[in-house]
Amino acid sequence: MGNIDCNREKEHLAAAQRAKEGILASSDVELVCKTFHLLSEPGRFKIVLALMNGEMCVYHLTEVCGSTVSGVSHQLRVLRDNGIVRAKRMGKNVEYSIADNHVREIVRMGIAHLQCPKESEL
Amino acid sequence: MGNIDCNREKEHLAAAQRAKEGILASSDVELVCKTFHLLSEPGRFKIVLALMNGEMCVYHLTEVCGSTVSGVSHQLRVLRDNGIVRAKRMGKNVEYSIADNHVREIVRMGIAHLQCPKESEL
DNA sequence: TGAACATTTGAACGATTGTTCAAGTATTCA
DNA sequence: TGAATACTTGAACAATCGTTCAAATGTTCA
Repeated sequence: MGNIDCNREKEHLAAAQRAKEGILASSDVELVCKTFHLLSEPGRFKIVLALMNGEMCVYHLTEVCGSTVSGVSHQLRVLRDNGIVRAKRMGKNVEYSIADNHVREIVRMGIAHLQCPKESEL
Repeated sequence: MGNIDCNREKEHLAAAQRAKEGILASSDVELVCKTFHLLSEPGRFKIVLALMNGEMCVYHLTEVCGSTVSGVSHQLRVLRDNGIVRAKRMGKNVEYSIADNHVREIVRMGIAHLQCPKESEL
């Protein structure tokens, strides 16, 4: 139980209790983290960002991201395997697009919280 | 210019143009990605999640996260250094809390988009 | 002051990850 | 069919990252 030596021990225990009860299942934590992780790499984020404007093929994504075709393709595979992005072959090209609105909103969110750095301090 | 052999070359180029114009500055991408990265590690995410319910000391965070004191402390340092979390000493304990509402909203966001897995497909 | 508690820190280790290069597959068109 | 284009894949390397252990710091109280 770890004898917490603090004059607010009751509050401590209550906080710990609340925290443990309200916590997400580990599998859910894993899921949220995976999404954040996929968007946390600048190369991948730029790809997703570019696709916010509409579908695009690999070659143009390399221009936007300043990366190699191979590099972008590897990253696209990770994004595809994890349901962030969707592929559709059009002749010789493969057109990529954002898979669903969850992704769109999370990206918008991340950007939105960039604009006003200090205004929402608690 | 990479001779894209596609009967929709005009559209391709237009898409690439839009993408490049609308893109964030690299430094902004870096910032968003850093935040996502900080929240993408299950251990750190659980800490932040626990703190959503109110401030808490290190020892109780270890209980919530199922990690060691040292491990949690290392993670708290990363979170603190990056403005995700705030520390306040109370006697022998150090009480941690979430630094600002940006963090709170991004966490809420991540969780919200977990609940309804398929409903927002485009 | 010294013992007990609470937290931090540094170094070291193994695991994960992004990038690159070379080779492979898929599609179109002459 | 064969050449050119567009993309994918696998292996290998360096860099980053989370975890652990041991030692150090800060705080309270007898």
